[in-house]
Formats: sequence, C-alpha cells, structure tokens
Amino acid sequence: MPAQRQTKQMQAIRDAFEQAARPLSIDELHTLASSTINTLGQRTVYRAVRRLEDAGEIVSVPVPGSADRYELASVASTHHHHFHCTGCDRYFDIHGCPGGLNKLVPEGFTLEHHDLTLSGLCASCA
Amino acid sequence: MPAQRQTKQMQAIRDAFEQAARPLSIDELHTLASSTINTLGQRTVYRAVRRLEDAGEIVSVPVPGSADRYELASVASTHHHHFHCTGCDRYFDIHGCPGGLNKLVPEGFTLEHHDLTLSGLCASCA
DNA sequence: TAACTAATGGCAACTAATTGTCATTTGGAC
DNA sequence: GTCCAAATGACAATTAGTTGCCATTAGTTA
Repeated sequence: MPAQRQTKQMQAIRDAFEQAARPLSIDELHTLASSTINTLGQRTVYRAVRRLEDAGEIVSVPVPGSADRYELASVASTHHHHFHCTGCDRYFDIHGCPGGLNKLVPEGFTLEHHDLTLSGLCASCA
Repeated sequence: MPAQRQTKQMQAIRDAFEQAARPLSIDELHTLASSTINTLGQRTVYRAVRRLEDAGEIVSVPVPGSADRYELASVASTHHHHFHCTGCDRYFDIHGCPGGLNKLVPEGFTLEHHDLTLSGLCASCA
C-alpha cells in the first residue's frame, strides 16, 4: 500500500474542518485553507476531501440546490440536523430532534432515516 | 400579451401532475406524459415546467443530490413534507409536522422556514 | 544528501442539467 | 380554408461541478 505523506495542504484542510465546526463546501474549504496556504489549488481540495472521505474522517452532507458540504465524521456520528442561513449560505449544526416522526409515515412505507433542515438567518446575518 | 394556446403536450403534462399527486422530476414528467404523447420532446417538458412555474400553477421542490422536482402549487400551499424512497428515487407527500422546532434554533438565529424529509422504502419497494 | 514517488497545481476534459437556436408544426382567429 | 405566430422538437451550446492528465514540487526513507 502507498505511504501516506504529511503535507501542509492536507493539514490546513483538516484544520479548517476543526476550526469551522460546521459543514463546509469545497469552496469554503478552499477559502479557509488558503489563509494559511495561499497557493492552494482547488484540485488539491477536491483530492483531500476524497481521501478524507475514503478514510472515514469526514462524510458528505448533500444539500438541495448546490454542491455537497462535508463535515467531520466525529460530528456526524452524533444525531443532529442543520440550519441553513439564507443570508450567507452557510450551514450550521443544530442539536436535538423533534421526534415522533413515525406517526407521519404513510401506511406500508418503511422509515429508515430523516433529515431536518431549518432555514433563516444566522446570528451574523440577523 | 401573447395568446396562450391549448396544446396536447401541455395538457399531458398538466395531467401527469394531477394523476401522480406527488413531486415530479423533469424525467418523470417526460416519461409520464410520453404515455399519451409518444413524440414528446424533453425540451418541451422544460418549457412547460417553466411556464407553469411562472404562472404559479406549480412550484419547484429542490432536493439534495439531484435535479429539482415540481409539484402543484395547490398542494404546496398546504404545509407538508416529503418522503424519499431510496428504492425507486420517488418523492411522496406526507402530511403533518412534528412542531416544536423553535427550541432547536441557536441563540441569535432567526427561524423562517423548515424542511423535513423522511427516507426509506415506499409501499411498492418495501 | 540522494533517490523515490506521493502529492500538488494548472488546465483541459468530462458529466449532468438546463437553455439557445431555428426550422417545422399546429392552435386558433378570421 | 388561410394566415399568423405560439408551440414544438432536434441539436448545439452553456453552466456548474468534478475529474483526468501531466509536469513539477516536496515528504520520507536510506
């Protein structure tokens, strides 16, 4: 198997996830990590995300209307939902869950997962 | 203003919405309406959807990971949510709403909308 | 330090979804 | 039935997102 190398690009991308503590898009990652590596290429961000996802360190967060976001697998393993700010287009984690969803499922359907997205304005945009 | 013409293509697309009674993708519309108009072009479906949306007869339903679905505005005006079948990739309407979402909103954030999507298998796929 | 090769970065190419173009068809007013 | 223009359908072109390619850079081991 190929040896893993410790690069400053990869480290900057990991740091971006840790510091942001919310789901990030490829562009957000590129912007955030560029503050430390100002020559960072977008292609490198795509590859880093792919590797981190394959390694199980991050998971994709599909969102309607735009490209996937990604968040740390350690965060994703705790059941949570998201808040989408319509002002800055950022996604935030929210904890808690309404529950009682089984009552909503139609006869004959099997419920496996659910996804709740609140939207409005974040603290910065409000 | 330009005169509206009553075409069988447009009627077939309206019928598809009425009969399906669930959010439809462009491809689903094309397939459903093709059962009556077997020469129906995809371009015509795109234009019909645009006109119906502009006219306020249908609204778009953005979904993660794939192209928008569309549903009748009369249905959309009643608060509801959706069930996504992971087997056949169809969306269905579900009525009811868990409520109590304001408790989940972080300090300083303003809640405007919410979107709940259940997923699993529909009655046909289960 | 030297050598090997994983990783990078820029650009072209690809994919899926959508829209532009235009010759042809056809609904509807006369 | 005639005429005009809205609507259609085929295909090319565009867009956003992502990936392929490849010459170059730079970790890592000896």
